[in-house]
Amino acid sequence: MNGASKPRLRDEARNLYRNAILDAAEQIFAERGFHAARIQDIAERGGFAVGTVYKHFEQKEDVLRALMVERMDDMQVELEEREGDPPGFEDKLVVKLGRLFGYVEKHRAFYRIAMENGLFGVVSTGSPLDEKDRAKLVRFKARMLDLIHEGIDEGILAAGEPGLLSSLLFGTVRAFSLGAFELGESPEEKARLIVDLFMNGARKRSKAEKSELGGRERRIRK
Amino acid sequence: MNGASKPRLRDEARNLYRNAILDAAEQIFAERGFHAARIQDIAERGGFAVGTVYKHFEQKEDVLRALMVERMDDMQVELEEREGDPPGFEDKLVVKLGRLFGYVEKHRAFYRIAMENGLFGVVSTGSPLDEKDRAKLVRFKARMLDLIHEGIDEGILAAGEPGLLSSLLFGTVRAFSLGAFELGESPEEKARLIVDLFMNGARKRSKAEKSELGGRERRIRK
Amino acid sequence: MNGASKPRLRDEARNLYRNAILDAAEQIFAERGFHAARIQDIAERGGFAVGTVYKHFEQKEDVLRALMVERMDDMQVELEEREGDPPGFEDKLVVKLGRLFGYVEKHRAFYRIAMENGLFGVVSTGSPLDEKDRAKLVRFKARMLDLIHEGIDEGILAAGEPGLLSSLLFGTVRAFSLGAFELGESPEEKARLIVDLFMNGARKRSKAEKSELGGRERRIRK
Amino acid sequence: MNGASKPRLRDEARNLYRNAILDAAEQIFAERGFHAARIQDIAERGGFAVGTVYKHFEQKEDVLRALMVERMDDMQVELEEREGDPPGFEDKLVVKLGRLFGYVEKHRAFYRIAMENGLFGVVSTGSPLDEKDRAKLVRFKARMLDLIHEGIDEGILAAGEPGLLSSLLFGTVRAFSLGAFELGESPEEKARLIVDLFMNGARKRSKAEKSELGGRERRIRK
DNA sequence: GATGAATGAGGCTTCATTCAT
DNA sequence: CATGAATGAAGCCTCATTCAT
Repeated sequence: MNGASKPRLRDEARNLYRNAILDAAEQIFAERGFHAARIQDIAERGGFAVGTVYKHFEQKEDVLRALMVERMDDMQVELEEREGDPPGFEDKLVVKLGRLFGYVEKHRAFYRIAMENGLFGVVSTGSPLDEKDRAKLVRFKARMLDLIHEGIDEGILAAGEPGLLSSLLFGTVRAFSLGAFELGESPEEKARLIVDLFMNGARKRSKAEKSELGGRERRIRK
Repeated sequence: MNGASKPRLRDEARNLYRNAILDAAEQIFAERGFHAARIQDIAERGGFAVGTVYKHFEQKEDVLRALMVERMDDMQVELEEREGDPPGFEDKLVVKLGRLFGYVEKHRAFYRIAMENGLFGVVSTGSPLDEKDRAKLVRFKARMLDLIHEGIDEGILAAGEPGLLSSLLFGTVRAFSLGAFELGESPEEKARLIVDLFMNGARKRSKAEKSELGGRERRIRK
Repeated sequence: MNGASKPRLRDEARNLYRNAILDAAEQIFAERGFHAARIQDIAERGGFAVGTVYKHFEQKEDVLRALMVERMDDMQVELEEREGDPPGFEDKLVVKLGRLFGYVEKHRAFYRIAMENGLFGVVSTGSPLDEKDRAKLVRFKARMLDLIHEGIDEGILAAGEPGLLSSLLFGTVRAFSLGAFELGESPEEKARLIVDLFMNGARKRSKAEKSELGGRERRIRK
Repeated sequence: MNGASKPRLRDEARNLYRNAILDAAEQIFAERGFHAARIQDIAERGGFAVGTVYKHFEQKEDVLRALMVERMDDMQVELEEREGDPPGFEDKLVVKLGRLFGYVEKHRAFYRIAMENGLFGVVSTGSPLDEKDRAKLVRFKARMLDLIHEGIDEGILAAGEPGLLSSLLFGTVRAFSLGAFELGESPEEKARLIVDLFMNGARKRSKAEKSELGGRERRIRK
């Protein structure tokens, strides 16, 4: 007595709602924070009924979970090698981080919430995410460590402390990803500044040194 | 407690409770997050009654407010010049950051919550803290900018982008202050590693360069 | 199912679903009680869709209503005179009650729910059945009163209190119909024990009396 | 920092509310049934706040549980031997059942609900009572079996089937306790009729037999 | 000033019912 | 007619806040 009908169409319709829910939730979570966000707010924003949310997610927490997992997946894609990326470690890093900043900028508000719930590895215990969710999220951290190792393998980065370097880059990305430190620049410029700083440090250089830095990058010395 | 006692004594008693409340609140906020923390949890943890909290603070939010202001004040003190601090910008920075990490470590759990509420300038809109509160908190950021300017004035740091440098240092401190990136080292060692990286960057150096770096620190040039 | 088929066939198809719904509803109502039973549970159990229920019944309550009316009708049939029933009031009563117990046993779980909703005349005010429904159900009670009158007319039962006797028999049937008092015997044996007790009471008898009781039944005396 | 003050007074106040809750709940449960009864209805009826219910009971179900346990305890007391009770098994039984009917009559409405949830051992699976609760309730059944054994020991009741007799008495009490079978008589008269029927059965007796029954009771034989 | 039970607005979640496919 | 996702009213329960002791 079970009839299977037009699964393709049905599934599409389901995803339509699922996505609408995630979109609305992203906005509301970003505006009010997870706890202060009411399911009803999300429903109103998205133009669907409260019950619909519960047809797609068991509980409020699951909406956040799904949202973070999806955004993380999208975000990691920005770090992947892409056709047209420049060669050389440093230039490549600039391009990748630029993409990352660009993506984050589109979802900036949400990332604030995400961060509070472990997106970048720092989690308050009150977070609705369980260990398994967090594990997924930490993959991003691993991906960044990969980047560092590429730099080391190419002989560009110091080999001693990959973990430290990864953390530093990570923390910098984090700091600049969010509204805390507005540089006003485009994602690409922002990326260049950060990579430069990351590579060469904040120490003042003599004119001689500077003049030796060709093109886009400064070199510590000949 | 029902006899007539000197005002001094009374005040001490008041502070006894006030501090007990803040201590318990710090724990509970850190464990569950602000929204999920119930006044009753705090009361139970601290061994006092729910009503007592409301004798000292008008509302739940005020407890968080007070907590953050007090901790921030204490934290800034760690960045102040102190007798016995070494001369030279770089060594001094190491010492100051070491103190800072040490302090944060003692209140690590709480700082997770604090961060979610603007301690370091990044705030989710859902935060219970209003603009005025945040303004107070941002003073810490200003203090760090002062540090950068000291470095510039001493001719140690590049003068071009004080804001950028401050942000970078700030973001790094932030990243390493919290559990995200465990280096395992003591606060002092942690501080040294970070300062080194901050000053010199992650770029690999030739043996010649390295040999030129004396003692604990690498110098870019003689 | 989308071709043009004879009305007869259609009706059969309709009844197929209608019966499937009632069967599934009986199980779920019995397992969870009327209020706690969800339409979706019933649909899942029966392997049909939620909407299908609403094509056959206007509301949830109507499912219960239909179920009770149908079961009641079936049940009353068991009390009807049937070919092959023994003569004599007492033996006939045993046979009829035996059939009744047998029927109830097959639907035991459901009768728990039915009872809560007035099957045997006792109704909680919260019942979803209205007076009209209950009136129908009470017919069963009337049928039992008929049985008593048969006994009185045959001069076997005391004439004084037909209502009392009916109620007593009724209550006993009720008590033994449900799981409360497991006798372990077959429906027939159960019926015999109860009829015996109903007819003769619980009082201890002397040996002389007992010896006077012929065959299966005790007689009070000549 | 914990102060223990006037526990006696506090406890009394607590019980005041606890009892008010149970009283109001009894009414509302009886009027609407457990599932249809809303906590808010109970609160309004009793003149207290919704939250107060939850200060005394963890969940709605616990209110029903507590109610049933308390009523059961009270009810069993009515079956206990009491000063002034007549000697002889039969007379004593009449008195005890009379008391029982009287008590039940005062709480008649509630007992309907209670019955639906296992008060007399018959439970729908949807009942909010767990096994442990039900176990408590079954004690009443055991108490009634005691009564039967007393009768057997005194040589008044037939020894063969104590369980059957107990069940029969039990079922009869149950049937007559509730609104199903209105006899209109006072509890005492009701009790006498039932005991008579229980002892002697429904069989018609000859005039000779009847005349032999002295006083209030019929005797089977001289 | 400390206490903790009472308060009740508010949120999450359920589930009977509808309706487009 | 069957289907099952969408709907949204309604109820249980939480928890910040009050207040009598």
